[in-house]
Amino acid sequence: MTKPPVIDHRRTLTLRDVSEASGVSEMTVSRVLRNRGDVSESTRERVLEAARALGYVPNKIAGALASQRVNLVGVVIPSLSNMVFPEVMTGISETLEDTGLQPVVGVTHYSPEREESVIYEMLSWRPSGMIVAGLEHTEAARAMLAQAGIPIVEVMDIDGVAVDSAVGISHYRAGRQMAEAILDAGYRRIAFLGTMMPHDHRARKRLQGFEEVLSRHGLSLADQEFYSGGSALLKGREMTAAVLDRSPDVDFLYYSNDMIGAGGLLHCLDRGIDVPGKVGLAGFNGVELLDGLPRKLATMDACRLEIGRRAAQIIAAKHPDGIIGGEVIELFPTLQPGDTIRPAL
Amino acid sequence: MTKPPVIDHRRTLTLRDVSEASGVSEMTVSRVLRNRGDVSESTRERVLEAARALGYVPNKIAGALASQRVNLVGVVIPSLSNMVFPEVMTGISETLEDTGLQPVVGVTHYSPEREESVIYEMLSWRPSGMIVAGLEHTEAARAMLAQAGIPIVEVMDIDGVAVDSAVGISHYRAGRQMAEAILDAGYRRIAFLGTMMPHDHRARKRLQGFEEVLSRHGLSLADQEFYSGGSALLKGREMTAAVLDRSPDVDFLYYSNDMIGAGGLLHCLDRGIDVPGKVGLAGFNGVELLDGLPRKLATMDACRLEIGRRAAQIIAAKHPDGIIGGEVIELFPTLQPGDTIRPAL
DNA sequence: ACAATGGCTGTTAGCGGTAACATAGGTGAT
DNA sequence: ATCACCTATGTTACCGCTAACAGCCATTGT
Repeated sequence: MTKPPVIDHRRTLTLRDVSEASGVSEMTVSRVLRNRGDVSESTRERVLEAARALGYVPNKIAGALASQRVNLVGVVIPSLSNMVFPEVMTGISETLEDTGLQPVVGVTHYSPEREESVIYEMLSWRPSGMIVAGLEHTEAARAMLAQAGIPIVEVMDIDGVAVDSAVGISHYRAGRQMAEAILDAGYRRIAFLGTMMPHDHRARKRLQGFEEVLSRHGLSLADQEFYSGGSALLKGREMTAAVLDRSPDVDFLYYSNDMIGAGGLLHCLDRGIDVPGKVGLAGFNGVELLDGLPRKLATMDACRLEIGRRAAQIIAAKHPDGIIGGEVIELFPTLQPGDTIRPAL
Repeated sequence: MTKPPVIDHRRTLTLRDVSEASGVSEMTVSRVLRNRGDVSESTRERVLEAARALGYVPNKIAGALASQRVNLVGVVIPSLSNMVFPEVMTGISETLEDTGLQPVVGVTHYSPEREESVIYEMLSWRPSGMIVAGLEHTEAARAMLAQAGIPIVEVMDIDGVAVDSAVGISHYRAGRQMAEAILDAGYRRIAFLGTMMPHDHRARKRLQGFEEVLSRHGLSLADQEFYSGGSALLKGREMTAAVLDRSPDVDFLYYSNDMIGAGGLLHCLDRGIDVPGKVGLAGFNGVELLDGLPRKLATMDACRLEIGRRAAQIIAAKHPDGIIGGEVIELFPTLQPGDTIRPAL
């Protein structure tokens, strides 16, 4: 039969090893392993057999350098800990699966400096495209992305100027929409509870749109409370308790995300508060995770899966040749009134 | 002053461009950019200035090929959607941050074939190390890992044979421990509710240990229920409803993870069932996310953060030279009785 | 019979960096 | 002044693979 596998732990195998083991040139081996070009069936089998027996794994570094092609797509996101970015990732992976492209994730922890360095690091691997969360970056990061000569898609948000393409929703508009729904339902003393992170631009834009609608109706926030870190569900409880103690007359609690909103909801139910009669609640994101709570929290779907898909499609489509003009795709979230906001008057 | 930045979108910059712009050899530029070797202060500044002005981003592909060094660590995990692996990732990133190494994530969706291909793909980038969840892999995957000549750490689980190093807990033992606690508390008619995934080996091992203790006490599971997909909280509710309807006399519900356990807890509270008096509940994982529920679910911390940290440390430590013998690190989860299991008799 | 064609395989020249070694000046000791 | 020696820089030879092109042989058409 064939020779037993050569297990040499000192040196890693190269095309040459396979080529020697199968008696053809390195080029032919390369062709077989990539399914590129014509190779006779007998040679192909001999080569594959040798490669398998040796346990050969091609060196993509060398391949990429020689071919000037890298099947990687950089994905830069602020966090994996909340439920929102993993779902975007799912959309991306799903779509990229059929294209031979592979996502590589980098996490910034909402720090612009860290984002800049993650982007630099990724670009130095010469990926085929980059997907970056948000439109706000350091000047250097924007410059790098703009010069990279590859398709760039900024995701989640479209309120701002994109380097190249963008896919997302208008958080500003989402905030307005929610405010209008709340006012329509007759609530008037509205509090905001949210994250303190100074770099969560999307939460900021939602709040901005929200307050604008209030002020157009001659209103302003009755109270606000911020947090950072910790278990969001628990923080939601604590913040809600604080607000309700401090401002017993508020009739609506607007949360910057569903997790703290859920915490707030649980707190209200514990206290026996009439929801949505006496107090209404709303969050943001539409996290499926929370289906199963005693009551369904009003929220707005952020189109996360769809955003991931569309972003990946743009990268995959531009993949072959050069620079096509950047496109901006706006998606429209739908308001899910759930059980925590009473019907409009 | 210096020339204005050359913004050429057709070609990407190389060391040569920087070298020409600053009037020194490519080698010197390389030295400056890597802070390697002696370079005079004046040259260093001139080079850095030129690199910045041009917007040069080094090509790590070429660098890695030439130096035979890649600062990447492959991390292969089944999923990002539940709360467990993101936390392992956090531990890994945190620890790797100080080492110049960078994690690259690949997701397998609990499919052995997908895992094999993700591992192959990653090895072809010649990373400095690999961290892989679980001890069960296809034969080909094990062979590839074993031959790669880099440190391999299998994480989460230690009940089995490791390719090289391993860091984790004994899920088998965790299952036994939970069973003993439940029996000690006097519960006797115990049901199991869990995932159906045939490839969640850790859940399987926990159940196995659990059942073993039951049978040693002359007992067996009073009922069981499985699910797959969907919102875990909601599934937990539904499964719990199903089990309680079908087997009204069960006095304990053992869940394979905290999310479905939380769903079950909410269901029981809704129904006004006396927890933990009439029915006790327990989950697994110790997800902080759920702090804030009306009652604290009994659970066992899976040491996720610590697992990530230790795994990364092993990779970082072996990084410099050759193969040190594989080590197996067992961590010991602590039982958190919470409020859903009554005190021992 | 001979050019044209097409299938299969080999050869050559890089891709963009870096390791290792070579070299040009300066410096201080003898 | 001579030499050893150090610092700052340049030269050369790859790293492992692939694009592009060059050959060779058998087949086909005329």
